[in-house]
Amino acid sequence: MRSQEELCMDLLAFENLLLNTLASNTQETHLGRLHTAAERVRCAILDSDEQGKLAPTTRHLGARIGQRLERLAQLLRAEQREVNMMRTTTRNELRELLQNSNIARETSDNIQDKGDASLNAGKMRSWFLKNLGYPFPTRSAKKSILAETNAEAKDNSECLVYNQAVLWFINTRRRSGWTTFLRSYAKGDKAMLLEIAWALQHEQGGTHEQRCWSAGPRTVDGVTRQLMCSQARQNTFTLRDLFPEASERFLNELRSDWEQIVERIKVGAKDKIGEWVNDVIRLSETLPSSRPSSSNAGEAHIWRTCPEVTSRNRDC
DNA sequence: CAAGCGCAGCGTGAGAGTCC
DNA sequence: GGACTCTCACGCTGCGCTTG
Repeated sequence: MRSQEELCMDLLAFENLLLNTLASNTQETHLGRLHTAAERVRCAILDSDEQGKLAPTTRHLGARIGQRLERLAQLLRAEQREVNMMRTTTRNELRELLQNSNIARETSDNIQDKGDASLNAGKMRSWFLKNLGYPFPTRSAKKSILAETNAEAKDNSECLVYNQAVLWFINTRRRSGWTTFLRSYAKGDKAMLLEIAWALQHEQGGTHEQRCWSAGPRTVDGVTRQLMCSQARQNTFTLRDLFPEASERFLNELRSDWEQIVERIKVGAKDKIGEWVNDVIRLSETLPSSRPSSSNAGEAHIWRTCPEVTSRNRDC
């Protein structure tokens, strides 16, 4: 059990690390270190609180840091909004400038190819999550997704071309961990992975909206039909049916990896900054489970207990 | 001469590696 | 995280050869 002095030092060190990370860069390794530090402080505070040893001074320091970080998060979000507005304005001005220029077409093509990092991937993301067991859209499916995306596009910058959709699906399968999952748990057999997805879907139950993902149809191509015929499985099989010899730990790891894939597809890396800023705010909200004293009434919103988050975090 | 077979060429899509 | 290049696998097509 860490002393109250050590806990206060941990809190300050964490705040310092967060500020240094923001000031330097936000590479994956730094974010990982920040997450680790946040987790360590949170667990130490929770331990201390559960044993009734959390001192008012530590509580007070936590509240102040929470307030500071919340203010910082507000600034960051405002900054992000401003950057987005500037980007839109710049793009529009550039397009206007180039409209009557000889090089207009060539340059705008280039911008389309390289410049816009925020692809309008909502429909593709949605299709991917609805077909997570076999995220290989046919040519016609891709065209259909593109048609839907482009029909709802507010301007040309939100329109997609066919090749972008092809690349997006290739990259998303690889970067979400879907391809790794395919190799690890289905030995590269896509039909097998589809069966795993169906088993997971059956285990979780609920609707697509509740799960945020679906395995997709079981008759997507010849591979799938072949497996269905050979195994003649019913739709109520479980992971245990697919892996009769596997340990519980293996199955739990599989479930956890699958959830990670879903999370990665749901939230792109560009949203990570906002995500972990929210984590930090949530951290300050979940530290002690008891209410603040009346003298700290102004900090009450920082320390309010969120039962769902708190209970989940305590399980760690 | 038609049918069957094997082979090369080509287009397409996916994966891996990489750049920015 | 989008896009590019390279490589590989696969399916389709056309061509030449063999066989009945």
